[in-house]
Parts: sequence; structure tokens; C-alpha cells
Amino acid sequence: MAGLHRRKSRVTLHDVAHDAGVSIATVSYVLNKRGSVSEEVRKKVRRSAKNLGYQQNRAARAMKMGRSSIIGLVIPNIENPFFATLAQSVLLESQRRNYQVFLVDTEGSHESEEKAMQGLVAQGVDGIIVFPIDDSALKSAKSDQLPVVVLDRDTPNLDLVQAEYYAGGRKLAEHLQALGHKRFGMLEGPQVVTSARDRSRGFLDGLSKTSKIVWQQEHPFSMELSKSAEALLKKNNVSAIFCGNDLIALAAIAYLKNNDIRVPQDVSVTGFDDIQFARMMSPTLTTVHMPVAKMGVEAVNVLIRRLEETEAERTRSRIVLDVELIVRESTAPI
Amino acid sequence: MAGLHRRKSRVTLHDVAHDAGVSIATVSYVLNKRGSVSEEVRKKVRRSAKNLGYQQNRAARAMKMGRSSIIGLVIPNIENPFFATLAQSVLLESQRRNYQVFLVDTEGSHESEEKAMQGLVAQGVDGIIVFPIDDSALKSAKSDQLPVVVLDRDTPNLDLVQAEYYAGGRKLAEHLQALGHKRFGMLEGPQVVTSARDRSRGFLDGLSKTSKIVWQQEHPFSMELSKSAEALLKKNNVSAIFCGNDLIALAAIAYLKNNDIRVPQDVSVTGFDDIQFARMMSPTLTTVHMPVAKMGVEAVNVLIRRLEETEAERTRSRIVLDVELIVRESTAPI
DNA sequence: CTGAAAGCGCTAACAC
DNA sequence: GTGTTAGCGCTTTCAG
Repeated sequence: MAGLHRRKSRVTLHDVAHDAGVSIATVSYVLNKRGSVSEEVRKKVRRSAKNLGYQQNRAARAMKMGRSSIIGLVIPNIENPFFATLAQSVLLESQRRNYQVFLVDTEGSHESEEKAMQGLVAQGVDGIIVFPIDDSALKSAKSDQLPVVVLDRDTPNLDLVQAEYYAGGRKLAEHLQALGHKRFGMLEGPQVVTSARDRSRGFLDGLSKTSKIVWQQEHPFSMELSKSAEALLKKNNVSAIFCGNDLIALAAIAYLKNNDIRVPQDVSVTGFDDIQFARMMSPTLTTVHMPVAKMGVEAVNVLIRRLEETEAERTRSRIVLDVELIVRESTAPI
Repeated sequence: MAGLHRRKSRVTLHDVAHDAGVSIATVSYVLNKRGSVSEEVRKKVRRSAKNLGYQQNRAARAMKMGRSSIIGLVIPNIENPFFATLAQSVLLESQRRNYQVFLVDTEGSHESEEKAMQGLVAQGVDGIIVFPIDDSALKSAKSDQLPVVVLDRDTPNLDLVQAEYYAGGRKLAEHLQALGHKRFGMLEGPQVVTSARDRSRGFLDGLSKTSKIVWQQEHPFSMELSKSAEALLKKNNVSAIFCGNDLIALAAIAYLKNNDIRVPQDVSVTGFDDIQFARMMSPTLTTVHMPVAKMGVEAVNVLIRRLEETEAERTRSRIVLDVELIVRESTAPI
């Protein structure tokens, strides 16, 4: 049991062939359900394989076939529940379809994103699904080298899966105005990111002329509230606050409460994404539900379709999923 | 740009060798900093490699070397922030040390855990880090086939990294009693899991004879509160509630508040793990801080050490990390 | 219906 | 110092 740990020379096709008294080619045929092998030999081979505990050497197979059945998934930060859910759905769908996935967390750094893409190509992945930090070029995404599916950020020439951010922003504006709100604060996501920009645009476009943006500030998609954001919140001079995502909203609400500004009595707050926790916090969060899980599944579908397509069918896919306004407790009539 | 997507036959050693006018062996030597090659040739080779955009074919290398520089990470549920943080630390540490990682999410199913381990071995990973669903055997963990590091659940013969659960439980008991609490409810984690059992044991052992457990119930490590748990909470007949982890605590608090039972005025609640959100909710959560990130790093260290060790040094490592009581708002004097 | 054999791209003896 | 070469384990064409 406590034997040595170097990869023990595993059972190979050769061993199985020898054991079954056939050639390695035959074994390969049987195991891959290819070619025509008599039922009799078939059984014999299978038995030998099982007895010896044969396991295909994927590296060898990958090398021979030029395909590894591995896909790479690159995301900015797995600690963000949004990405956790996304990763989970990509993982499960991939497993279901017999692909393994290399997960790379870039920690929001362009440099590691760059390196990750390179690294994955070197590793011989068949394709990559990437949720980029922001819209900046995505230089390594040489889609001519291998298929790349981009999540969220629209990138020329690459397959895309995203959600209706603009519509989501509008819905929030309409909802808040229906409650009578007229003076707004905005803690937007980084505007260098399309999806954040679209949310803001949708929100702003949804505002009527009687509504007013009292203050507006960019904020990282994170729970660490910036000093300037705190200063703005403290002013307590708006009746509703639009936040770029749920994490920002979460942080804002916590801060407001600590400063004796009640949510939603004194100020309404909205999020975006609808992470798991949005409905567990208090007050529960009014937000826009993102079809994260579906995004993951679609991304895998698009990628695998691309991997298995013939050249003729090449046409960029662009999948845009619906979002939904989820009204909870953090917003109330003025 | 819109070229075909089959893996374009990549630049190989041979191409570089040809371009540089040397043999492939020389190129290999240069690129792997092995053997002795004159500085002149060295430069020439590097230039050619760069020009042609050479990228090592890892599959071929893996096959030749019998080592893939890939490690497998198996966890029950990446959506649980605890595991997200863990995964992140494993990912980063692995990347830092030039290993890629296959992440597998077993969704809490023994069957997929089993399959995952098998699959990873087949894929040719060098080693596996696994956070098992529970203590049941972990049958596929043939540590004689490749190194396996187990997180959290103590498993015979396998390297282990875990935390001081027992001590954590005790600290909670002491803290609550110091606040004057005497009547307790327990929403423990699944007792089939050692780590959950240890938390409970620690808590119970930390109680003095004047303290009383009014009710005690097992609960999955999740935010979906069970009906029976709700019934218990509703009774409102205890002054403090021990929860198996933060998620349970989160759900319990939300439920209590919905039923007009105030936390901590009417009842104190404690969690375990100290996930990111524990300090963002309201009330902020008193809990036991788990050194998750450190666990991940240690696991990678142990695994890689094992991968690179010579047989002689084999000795099972068992790393137990300290935990820390974090007092926040969800607990108060009676 | 089955087998022999040619590589996939790479590393590392071993020659020169 | 540098090149030749033998495989790693597998798939697949081509003979038989």
C-alpha cells in the first residue's frame, strides 16, 4: 500500500493484447468501438482489459489524434459567486460531454490572462472559454489557432455568449421610477467593461427627464468599498442607488446600515447578477437575474460544436440570453 | 482570420531545428536548459523558436516523460464560497509552480467522486487533491497508483491537510457560555463527516454541566433550510444556536428574522468557516475562521513534494492548521 | 476479420 | 558540443 509513488508503468494496449492473445490494433478497435471485430474476440478483449485494469493513456491518444478533449476555462476570480456558478455549469456540462477542463483564475490581472491563454494553448487544449477581465484586445485569442468562446465581453471574430445587460439596466430604472424615485446615485462597474457600460447605459436610458443622477462613480466589481464610494453613500442625498453588481450592492448596504441609513426606508438599493446570497441577506436584494448557469452551458455547446464542425459551417455565433428583474426588499416606494 | 479551426499543425522541434540549422536534440537541449550547448548555437535556436512561435507540445512531453505536470482537484461544490476560496488558492499555488489543474465538481455525489478520481488517473494527472464528500472509504484513492492529498477528512495512508475543528468547536462553546448562554440548539453538519463531527464534539465538550442542549439536528452544509430545522428554529426556546457552518447560520438567521426573532437580541447564532460573506451580512456573523487559503497552498506543497521525492523519504504527512474564533455581531450577552 | 507497422512530438542515452 | 536514434502508448492505413 505504501508503495512508491512514481507513476507506476501502467497497463498498456500491448499488455492487454498479449493477455487476450490478439494484436494491439484489435484491442484498440474494440475499445474504441471501431472497425469490425468478431463478437467473440470482442468479449475476450474486454475481459482482459478489465482484469488488468487497463486505462487509456490520454496523453498518447491526444498526441496521436491531435485532440485532447480538454478545454480551458479562464475567469477573473472564482471567489466571486457569479463566477463560481459559471464555472460550475461549465464544469458539469463539460464532464457530461466527456471533456476535462483546466481552470485558470487570473485574479483580474491582464498579465496572467495573457499567460493563461498561452499556457492553455501549449497544454494542448482543444478550445478555450474565457470571461475576460475587460474589453482590452484579448490579444492572445488567436482564434485562428484554436476555437475561443468569449463570455460577456464582445470581441471581434470570436464566438460570444452574453446576457441582455442593457435591458436589465432599463428594467431597474423603470422599477425604481415606478416606486417614485427621482434622485439617484450610481456605483457603476468598471466602464472599461462592456457589460458594465451596458448596464449603466440601460439604466440611464430608462430614466425620464424628471429623474436626476445626483452622483455617479465607477467601482470595482468587489465587496471592498472604496473610500470615495463611502463618502458618497454617507451624504445620504439620494433616494435610490444603482449598483453595478450584487457585490457592490452588498457592500453598500452594509455600509449604509452601519451609518444608520436604513435600506429601503431611507434609500433603495439595487444590484445586478442575482448571486445566491442576494436572497439571503437582509434586506433581500432587488436585482437583475443573470442566467449564469445557462451561459456556461451555452458556452460549452458553442465550443464543442465548433470543435466538431467542418470548415464549411463556420459562422460566428452570438448568443444573447434574457435577464429578469427580481424585486425583493431592498427597494421600496419613496 | 476566419480560418479553419482544427488544430493547425503547430511548429515542432523539427521545424525549429531546421530553421536554426541544427538537430532537434540540440533544440531540445537549449529549450530545456540541459546538456551543454555553445552560447552561439543557443542564441540561434532561441531566435528561431521565437520567430516561428514554437510552443512545446505538452502531450508529447508528458508521454515521453511519464509526467504531465497536471494535478487534479476534486471538490464537492464550487458554489460553496468555502470551496471557491480553497480552489482559488490551489489554483494560484499550482500555477505559480507550473502545474495546471483539472477541476472537478462532484456535486456532492459519491458516484461522480468515484468517477472523477478514475477519470483523473486516466487523464494522466501526476497527483490528486481531493476534498471528499464524506468519510466513506474513498475507494478509488489508490495511493499506490499516484499521490493523493486529502483535505479535511482523515483517510488512512493518505497525506492529509485539515484544521483544528475540535478546538474551534470548543472556542464557540466557551464564547457563548462567557456571554451567559445556557440553553443551546444545534444545527450540526452531516455527522458522517469527520470535520462536522469534530466541530460538534468540540462544542459539546466545551459545555459545562449547567449548560443544556435543548435540541440538536443534522443539516446539510447548505443554505437551503430543511423543514424540520425551520420548525426547531420557530420554537424560539434556546438562547444560542450552534450551526455546522456559515451557510447554515446564514439561512438560520434569515429565517429567524423573517419570523420576528431578533439576532442577537433574542437568540445568538454562530457559524463555522468564516466565508467572505460572514462579515458582510447583518448582523455580521460570529464564526470560526478556517485557514482555507492556507489549506490549499499546503495541499499543493505536500503533493508536489511527494511528486518530487525519492522513495526513501516516504512518510505520510498530516498537517493540521489552527483556527481562530471571530466574534462579531450575531452573538450577544443573554 | 485481424495484424504489422508507420508515425504523432518529444527526451535522453549514446555516438561521434 | 552536437547529432542519431530509440522509444513513450496510441490510432489507423494497408495487407493479408
